[in-house]
Amino acid sequence: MHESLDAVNESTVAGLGRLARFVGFSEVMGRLYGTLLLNPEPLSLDELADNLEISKGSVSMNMRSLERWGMAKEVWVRGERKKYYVAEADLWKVIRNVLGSREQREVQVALRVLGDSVTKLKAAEMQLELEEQELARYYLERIAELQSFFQFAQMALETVVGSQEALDFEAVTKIEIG
Amino acid sequence: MHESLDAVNESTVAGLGRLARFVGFSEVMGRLYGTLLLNPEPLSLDELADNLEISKGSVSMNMRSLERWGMAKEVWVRGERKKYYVAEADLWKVIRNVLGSREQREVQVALRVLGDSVTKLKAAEMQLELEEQELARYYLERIAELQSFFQFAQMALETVVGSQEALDFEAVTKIEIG
DNA sequence: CTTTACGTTCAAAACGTTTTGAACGCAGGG
DNA sequence: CCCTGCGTTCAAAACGTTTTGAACGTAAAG
Repeated sequence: MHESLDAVNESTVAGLGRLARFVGFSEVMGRLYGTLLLNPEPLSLDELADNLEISKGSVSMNMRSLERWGMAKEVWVRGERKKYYVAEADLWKVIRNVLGSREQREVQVALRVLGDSVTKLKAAEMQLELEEQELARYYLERIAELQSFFQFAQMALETVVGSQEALDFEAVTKIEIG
Repeated sequence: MHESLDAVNESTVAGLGRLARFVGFSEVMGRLYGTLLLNPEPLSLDELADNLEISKGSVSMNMRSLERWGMAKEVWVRGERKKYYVAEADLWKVIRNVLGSREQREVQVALRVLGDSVTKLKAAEMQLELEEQELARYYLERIAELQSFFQFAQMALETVVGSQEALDFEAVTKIEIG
């Protein structure tokens, strides 16, 4: 194969590995995804392992993660009994999957904990000595800011996650905050 | 101190530690930030170490990171020769700092690499055999989608980072994508 | 029924990161 | 000057995560 194709493949796979790591996935997941993305044909576990020079076990586990995140899916290849995978090429869908489960859960947990804190502080207010009351008010101010932040995050996530799949990146021309 | 204040402090610090980890910082950074945020008075390195029950060395290093990210700053306390720190309480500013340096750099690197790939593929086009040309076209399609994604990310980041500090979370009522 | 080709699992090893604490340097006070 | 109190550094240790490969299960093929 021509050198330029190899070079592009390698840097794309490396870049997606880096990106995966950056957003909290394992690097191997990103590399597997990239390898599949740049392959017009489905790939088997063995082919993936060969390609990336990693063990079969690692491929098996990481592919399962990719499936759970909706980033790859199994396809049947006529006459083969191996498992074959293809990448989910709709990046927007991938992002919605990830934001929708992982990030939204995180934000919701945070909001719940903060809400509990507010409840607790208000309930305790009577029993506090003067100096403690001051501190409690201070806490409530800080917590209110954190809540605002997470509510903002929640809204932003909902906007992205809730957008229909018709929406594609080229159509995105404007983001307004105000 | 009243139990409720302790409880709230602890869960907030733990939550910020978790958040820090989630966004790719060390957990200790998040906990230090949280501890400072919930303290009306500046804290010294020793006080932070005591509070979080970690070594002085760790506090020293992590506080330097927090400073670099604009998440805490040193303040002078009259008559003391210790270093004292306070948290940057303006979360919006913190986010702008982080997105503006870390994430934007990441996106720019990605866009440059993708651009290089396109250049390389187009330059090589003539020298490719028929089957390779087909693959090259396939690569170009996939790369174009990745570029769209990163351009979108770039725009979103610019919108947030470029917003003036006057902007606060409560004022954010609407995000439009279309 | 046996063999073969595959995927999965999991314990051990490799690896990377974080934490610690002792050593050090530096400044200010005595 | 020489302490003393402080912050920083860094090598070693602790810890957590990832990778490997051998063992195992399973199902199709012979």
